[in-house]
Amino acid sequence: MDSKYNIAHSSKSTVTKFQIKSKPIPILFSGKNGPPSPKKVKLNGDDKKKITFSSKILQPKISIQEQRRKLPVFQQRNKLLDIIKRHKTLIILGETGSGKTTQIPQYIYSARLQENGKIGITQPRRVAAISVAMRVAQEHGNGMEVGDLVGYTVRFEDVTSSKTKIKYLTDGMMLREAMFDKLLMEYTVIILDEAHERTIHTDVLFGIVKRAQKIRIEKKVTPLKIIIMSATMDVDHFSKYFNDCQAVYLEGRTYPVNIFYTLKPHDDYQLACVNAFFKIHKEAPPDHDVLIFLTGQEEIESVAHQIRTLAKEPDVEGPMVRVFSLYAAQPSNQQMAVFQTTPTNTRKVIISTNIAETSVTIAGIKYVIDGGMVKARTFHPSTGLELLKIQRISQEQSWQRAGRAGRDSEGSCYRIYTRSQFEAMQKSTVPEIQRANLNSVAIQLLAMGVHALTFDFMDKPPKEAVVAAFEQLKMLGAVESLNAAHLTPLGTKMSKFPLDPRFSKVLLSAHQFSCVEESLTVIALLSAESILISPPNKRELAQKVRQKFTSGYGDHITLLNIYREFNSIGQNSRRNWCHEHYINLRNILHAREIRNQLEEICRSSDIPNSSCGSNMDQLRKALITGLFMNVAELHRDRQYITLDKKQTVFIHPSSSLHGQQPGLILFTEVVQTSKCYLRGLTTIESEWLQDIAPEYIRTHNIKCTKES
DNA sequence: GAGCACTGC
Repeated sequence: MDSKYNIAHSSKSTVTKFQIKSKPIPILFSGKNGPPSPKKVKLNGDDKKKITFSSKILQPKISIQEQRRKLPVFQQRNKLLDIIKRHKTLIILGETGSGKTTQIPQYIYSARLQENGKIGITQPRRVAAISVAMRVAQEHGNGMEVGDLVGYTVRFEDVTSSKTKIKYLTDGMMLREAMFDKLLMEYTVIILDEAHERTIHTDVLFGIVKRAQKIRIEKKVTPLKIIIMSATMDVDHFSKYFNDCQAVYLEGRTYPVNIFYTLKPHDDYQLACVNAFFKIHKEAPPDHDVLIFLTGQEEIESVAHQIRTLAKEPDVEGPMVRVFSLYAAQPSNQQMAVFQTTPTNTRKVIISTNIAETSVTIAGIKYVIDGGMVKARTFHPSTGLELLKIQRISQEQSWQRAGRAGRDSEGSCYRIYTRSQFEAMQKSTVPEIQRANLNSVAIQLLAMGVHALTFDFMDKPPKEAVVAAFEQLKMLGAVESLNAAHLTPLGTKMSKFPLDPRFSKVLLSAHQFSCVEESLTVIALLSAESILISPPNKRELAQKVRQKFTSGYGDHITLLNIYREFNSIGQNSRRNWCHEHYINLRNILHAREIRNQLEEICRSSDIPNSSCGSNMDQLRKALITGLFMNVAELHRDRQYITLDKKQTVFIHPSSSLHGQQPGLILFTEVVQTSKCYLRGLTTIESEWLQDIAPEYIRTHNIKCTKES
């Protein structure tokens, strides 16, 4: 589909970084060619809620009810129901493949433990919520449709009805429901599944459901039963938080995975992965597939290129090889390619980011090569700067990766680090709540009447991050003071939007500048993934084709121009138009859905619709109302200084303003790579800034020196 | 004059 975006042809620029040896060099691992015996870890076989595309495994020809009875959890059914009945809060540790996600809600329903309410089961991912709900509806039989007894709710899609008793939903969706009813009275049983993943939403929900349960008891209304489902071994931490509640353990269906460590550390983990692959390639039967974990697109394409090249060398032993890369930014048809069956006598090797750790499950993997690194976003509350850094994975993650080799049968995992390097890794990944920007969490909690500094978190976020969030809310007028216990009327309106509060503020002030239409479009485009496709080898061509949309005012107006044009195109020519202009159709359609949702919220907040037509000054002013703290001033030749934190920054080369030097620019993003770069820019006038944010200009002692 | 792991409302 997006055939222009074919990264495979672009690898020539990245290969030079990494010399190709004519022949793979040997790499030594413990176990087969080293002294210590491999550690065996029991991991499991089957997990219904992940989308598994099976190309090699034949589906067993047994009835759906027989399949249910064969799940490990089935043996424990009555015991489990008894425990659930007796405890208001319970932790269920279930290995993957135990059947907990699909079966336990059904058991609870058949025993009528939910009484007059619903059973709500949260999932961190949309696809999981949808596919489990479909599976459970099917298991329930009698031609049961999703949306009857069993349903799901995710953003843009609510497949439930008044009959729905078992409701799967994303954790973010339940959090949103909690903002409208903090006691979550719709539910009598809430199951927080995959709790070990510790998403920011699940972490907030821990506190929300704990509080709802307590208040419901005090108010003597229908009680709430809480079940935490997790794969973690760290029960004590969870149990202690939930008032020392009971925990039960469910076995999964497991296959052993042999673990090998390297005998010496390998700084060049990419090279070591290539060598480890060829060691396996030489020894293993051709139908044994290999999964390699690396950190990002460029690294993956580089290693893919090397493996393809080396495999063709006449003196390299082993069968034919087909190499696939896998990362989220890929067009979906390329992503689907990893599920293809390979011809006989051809080995499949998939090189992936951590998307293959949890979100995408590929059947038939016998070998995992774990590079031991991950690219992770880190946030600095003091500067507000987010950057992507390559760092070591945690032990938890390394077990998760190893487990991908043992889903269908016994497998092996080659770790590109030594045993002592493994032991030096962090035991678990730092929860997202301790790494993230808390602007949205702070306003959401306040909408439920709780201050983030006093909220009962399982693991508290850093105080500076909370304070930074409140400083921002105060500047935006969402709270009166830093320790406010409630939102201002403006803040309450802001909290209704599923957006960073700065963007909500723009929408709420847009009508003063008669540009609600345009603001909705720009904010929706900023909330979605980028609609611009820039294939590394055709970057200049793409920029040239899109030249006609470029606005001298910058990137936001340029995006608006593209969207306006897209909207005027007939449905049938859309795909072609996107292809010709290097626009990502999937992402622009997603932006349109977001826009519809935001428009609906504006409507319910009594914001009248308005358009500024071609007067872009109106829109530029509206952007300032929410983003006045993101302004930078030209300092000297190409170098800018941010007004807020006085950081030295530059215009990112991908920006439409790159090469120009406007005096004052508003930005939506700072990224640090080789330098600090600003992305998502609009030029503004300094009088506007003084008119729109006088308080900020005064309290931050800002002098706009540059004439505009 | 450069590069962006992954989710979610």
